[in-house]
Amino acid sequence: MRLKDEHKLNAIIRATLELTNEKGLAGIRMSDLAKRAGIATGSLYTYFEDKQNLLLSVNRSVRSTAARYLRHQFREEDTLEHRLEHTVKRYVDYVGEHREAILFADLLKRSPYMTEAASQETMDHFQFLLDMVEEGQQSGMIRTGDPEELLHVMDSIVKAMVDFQLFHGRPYTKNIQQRTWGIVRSALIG
Amino acid sequence: MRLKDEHKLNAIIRATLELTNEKGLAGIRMSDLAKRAGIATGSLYTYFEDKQNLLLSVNRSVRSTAARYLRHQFREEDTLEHRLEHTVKRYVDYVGEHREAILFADLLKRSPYMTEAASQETMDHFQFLLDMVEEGQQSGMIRTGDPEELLHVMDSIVKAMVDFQLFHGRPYTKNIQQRTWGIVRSALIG
Amino acid sequence: MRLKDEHKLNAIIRATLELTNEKGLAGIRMSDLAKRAGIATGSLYTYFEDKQNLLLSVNRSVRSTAARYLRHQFREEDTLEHRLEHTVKRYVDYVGEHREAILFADLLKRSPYMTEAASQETMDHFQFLLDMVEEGQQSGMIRTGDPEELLHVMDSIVKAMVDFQLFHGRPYTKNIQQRTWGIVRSALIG
Amino acid sequence: MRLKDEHKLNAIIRATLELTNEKGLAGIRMSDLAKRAGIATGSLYTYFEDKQNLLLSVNRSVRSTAARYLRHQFREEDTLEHRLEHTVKRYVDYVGEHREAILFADLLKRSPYMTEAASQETMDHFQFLLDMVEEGQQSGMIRTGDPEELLHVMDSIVKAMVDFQLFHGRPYTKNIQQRTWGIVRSALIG
DNA sequence: TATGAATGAGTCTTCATTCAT
DNA sequence: GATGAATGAAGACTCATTCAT
Repeated sequence: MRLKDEHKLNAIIRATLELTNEKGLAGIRMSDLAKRAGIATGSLYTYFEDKQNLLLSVNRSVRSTAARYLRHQFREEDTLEHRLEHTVKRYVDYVGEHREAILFADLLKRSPYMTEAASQETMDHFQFLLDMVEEGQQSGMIRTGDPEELLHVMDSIVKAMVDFQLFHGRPYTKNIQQRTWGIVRSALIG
Repeated sequence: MRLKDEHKLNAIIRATLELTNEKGLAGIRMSDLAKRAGIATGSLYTYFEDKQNLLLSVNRSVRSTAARYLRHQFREEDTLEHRLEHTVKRYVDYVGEHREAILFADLLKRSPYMTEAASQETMDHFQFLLDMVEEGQQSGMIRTGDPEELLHVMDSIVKAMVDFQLFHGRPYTKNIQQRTWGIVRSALIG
Repeated sequence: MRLKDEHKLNAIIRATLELTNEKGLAGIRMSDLAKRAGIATGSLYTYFEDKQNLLLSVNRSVRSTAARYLRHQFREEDTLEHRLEHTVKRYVDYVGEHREAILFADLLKRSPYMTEAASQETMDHFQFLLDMVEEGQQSGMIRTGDPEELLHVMDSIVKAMVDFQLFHGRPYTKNIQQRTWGIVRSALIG
Repeated sequence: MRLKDEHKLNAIIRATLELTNEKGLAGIRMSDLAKRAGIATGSLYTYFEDKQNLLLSVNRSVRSTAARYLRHQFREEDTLEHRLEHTVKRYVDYVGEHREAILFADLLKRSPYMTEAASQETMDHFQFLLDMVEEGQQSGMIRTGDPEELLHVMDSIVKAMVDFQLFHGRPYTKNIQQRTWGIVRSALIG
């Protein structure tokens, strides 16, 4: 793919996220998507096979961007709690600054567009988080239970916190990081 | 003359919840809804003005049923923690046994069908929960912060726990109540 | 038919004329008609076989009422011009006071509801007018040409005059009679 | 890319006039319209926003075509009567040759599709006729009265004459022009 | 006989996808 | 490859007519 195309691809992704935010997932029309991305409707089909394929691709892009954002090279001496705290806060940050992407991914997950394969693929991106939780459980720091379940809870707390903030029109600010970590920490560690 | 039928109304509500679960909110067709409810398509319009009105009505029904389920007359000597625990467990129970209703409400909340008015109306049903949280904050038991925010977090934890359970095909069992209360308790009390 | 039914029949006719005036012929719903007439929708079908039958019946009623209004026993010595003038003025009067009925009949005539038979039946009501025109032509007073054609022209002039008046919101007043007769007289006599 | 086509637009207009003639205004189905015009149903909506918009556009087209047909550059020395006669005869001609268009416009005028704005727009096309009538009144040639009213009468006489002819299955022939002008002349001049 | 809820065929309109240019 | 007009299969909604009460 040439650079020019890369540009358009990004324009399509951005348009998808924006429109989902404005009108919900069901409200997205291919024609609107194209207009917003600055291309012709028909051109969408040179990039994606169909609408489902487009949405799943956007989803993949969003997920991998998020995973890349969360990964971090820690130093040898960083404690697990330190690493967890850093990761959670970073996640809060990501959700706050990319709420459009998060909303999109959440809506897509529950929609008829989602497939089993795509769902599994998503999990793979976040394997390192699972590893972290398991490590915590082995050392006795994190409460027992299915690590995936705890991750799920963690995820939902972060989203609930940021959502609440933004839903009420308050801008995203860094101090939510601290509050959220406080709650997540208690929830995980008990 | 045939009388408008409470029975049929319930059939419509049930059909809506079932179909939403199977195909998502966007996948609901009025014709399918009617078929599932055992009536003619046109008949839906003797009960509801249009599709939006139908969905919001189902939502209202679901919410008020849930609120009724959660309310409980406590005895004078019940401590706040006892009352909280009882309420949370009951909520877990409700979510577990009515996950179709819960999924429907969650999807509708994010959909273009939702209106500001209907959204506000929903909150009113759960005022008593807010009161409980505030009481806990005044006595120093519950961590500080916007009570609505904490409620939101509580809600999302419960749903995350049950969702996870059911998503993995495991049946809903009472022991999730205990685990969930453990996490919620930690999250709220810190 | 009993008196009570006669009442309802009139109510239906009145409702039909009113609604046609308000919403046009195509905008008439059987349910609205019934509501306006103060009866149940289903009851319409005990009076008329179907919608077309109802509309044609109303038309028949309107036409015969008009014909009855126009007929007049003239004295032996009344000249043809006197009789013509009297009839035209009376027609102006009728159109002015029953514009709803006139509009209804005009719309129905052009609609898919009209049948050949009903159309012919209408003409019969006004045979006496044709006779009058023919008499005038034989005496050389009225210009030559197909009598039916002249009647048609006369009819359209009267309606045009009254329509214009009412369309512009001016109330119907008797002086339109004089103006209209002036024009019709010139048109017929040349 | 295919370009929006003047040709197709004309096909749609023609189809609309034809179908209105065959089935009345209320009997027009978008699907039939498309079939008759030789395009797909959905394509109608690339040319017109909705059914009302389509009908009003056809009306606009019909009206302006008629107005264009009636306008004529007269010579300095042409008397008013000559100009009137020429215009009326031309109008007879137009009505005779475009009775479908005339019927359509008449039906639309009385239908729920008509709007106040579209109605006013129509009048503007025929301002030059009003001017002619007023000029005749000032010179004492045409009888007194609201010019618009006289125009209305003139219009209705012409339509009545042609309608009668065609309704009885007789072909349109030029000699109707003479007969109609005779009547209109008498009616206007008195 | 009166009622008005129920029916379902019929209509307008939308929109993912195709395709001529 | 890009364009956006064209397509036609849905889907929401209407309303004349039927029918259980």
